[in-house]
Amino acid sequence: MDELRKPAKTGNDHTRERILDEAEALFALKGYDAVSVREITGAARCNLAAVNYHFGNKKNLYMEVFRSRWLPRASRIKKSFKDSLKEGGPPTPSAVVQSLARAFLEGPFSEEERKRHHQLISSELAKPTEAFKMVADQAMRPLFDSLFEDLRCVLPDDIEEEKLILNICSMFAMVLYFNFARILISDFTGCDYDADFKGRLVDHIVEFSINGLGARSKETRI
Amino acid sequence: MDELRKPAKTGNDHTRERILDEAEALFALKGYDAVSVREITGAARCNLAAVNYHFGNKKNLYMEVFRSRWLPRASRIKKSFKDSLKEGGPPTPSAVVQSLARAFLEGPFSEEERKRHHQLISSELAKPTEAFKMVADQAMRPLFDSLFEDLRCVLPDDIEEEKLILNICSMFAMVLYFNFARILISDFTGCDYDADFKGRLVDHIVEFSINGLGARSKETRI
DNA sequence: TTGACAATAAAACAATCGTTTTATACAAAC
DNA sequence: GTTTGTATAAAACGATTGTTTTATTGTCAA
Repeated sequence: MDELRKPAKTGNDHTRERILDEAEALFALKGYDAVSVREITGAARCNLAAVNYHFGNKKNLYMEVFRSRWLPRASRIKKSFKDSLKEGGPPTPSAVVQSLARAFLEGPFSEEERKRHHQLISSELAKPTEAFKMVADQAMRPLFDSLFEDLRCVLPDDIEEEKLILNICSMFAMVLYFNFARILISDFTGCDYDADFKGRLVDHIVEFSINGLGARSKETRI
Repeated sequence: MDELRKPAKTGNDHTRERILDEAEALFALKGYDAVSVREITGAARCNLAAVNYHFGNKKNLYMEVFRSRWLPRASRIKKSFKDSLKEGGPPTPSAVVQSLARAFLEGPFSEEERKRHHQLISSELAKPTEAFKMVADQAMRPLFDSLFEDLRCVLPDDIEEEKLILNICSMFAMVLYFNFARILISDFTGCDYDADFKGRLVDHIVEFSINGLGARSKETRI
């Protein structure tokens, strides 16, 4: 009763996909508890029982949203980061930071998709469920490790490990904060969250982080 | 029906206070929707109807938690920041940042109280309700303005306003992130969140921010 | 002592929740 | 052509939700 009714999908799964789409949008907008199964199936224009038929129960549907929607998007962010790092020639600290900031703030998503993505994860950060462990293990930790290696290569060799780790955490802090605390940012700066402003945000994150890393003078290394 | 039944409290209000205490703990722990009125009144050892009698309805109780518990605590944080800034002699950029970081990470609270405080606000950041506007207007904005003035005084005069604003936002990002993303921080660093580690976090925030502010060479100013 | 009112308590209310049951349409397999 | 199994649908179930109603205390003023 806890596992899915079906081992794998065979034919028609428009309904299943529509449910996942609408569920993600509603979960991101209102949170898990505030969304009812009836609301989801209503938005997906299918029967109430479809959620239990395709996913077993509501919680499984929530997990499946992260598994089949959020994680792939996190992979696309990481790929965007890696790609823009590779095509930028020999890597420098600021190239690493800029690639990261752009992947998160200007990555390959529509604004609505990015908002969804960050609202889902900020809810999990605020009040972790079972989905958090999955996301931390399969997306956050690998990205962190990758970033750790990328930066270790382009920073002075004698940098302490904990120091580098905390530096990366601080970069994450900014990237995430500038994404999900948009209301405050807009209030403090008086700016709309448009493409131009996001560009300036990226520039700021890069400059602030590079100074924070104490890597200004190493910029031309390698 | 939307306003409180009672204009002001007169005599016995142990029940009212107990409800506020338990409600805050439960809201912080599980979120607004996941906590039932019965759960709150059960923890407060009072009758179910007491919530509606004292606060009108559940949402009013939630708002009152922020009004009578969260906001005063935010004031204490700000006061702690201001005090430690004043007693530290002539202010420098790093003194400002250190006072801020310590007020948030090591302020005048028990660990449980600090956790409560940040869990409540991170829920509001992730999914703002009516409480957010109140908190933003009465606590966040004043603290931001205060920080803005404090830093403007000790930083070079020619610093652009938007640049200073974004710098402050980045400091907020770190302070908040290091508080409510403790799970990730502990995972990445492998450290327990004890007093010693928090001390190192403060040091890191100060160093990273001071470099980020580009204010290392102005440290002895005034 | 009596009346008024604040505070608590018990019980019921109406609504909504997630889930289950049962039934029906439709496709492919034998 | 019958059977099998997937997918959708309608309806009901049991539980829990926030709220209201009604009754019962205790206290202070008249």
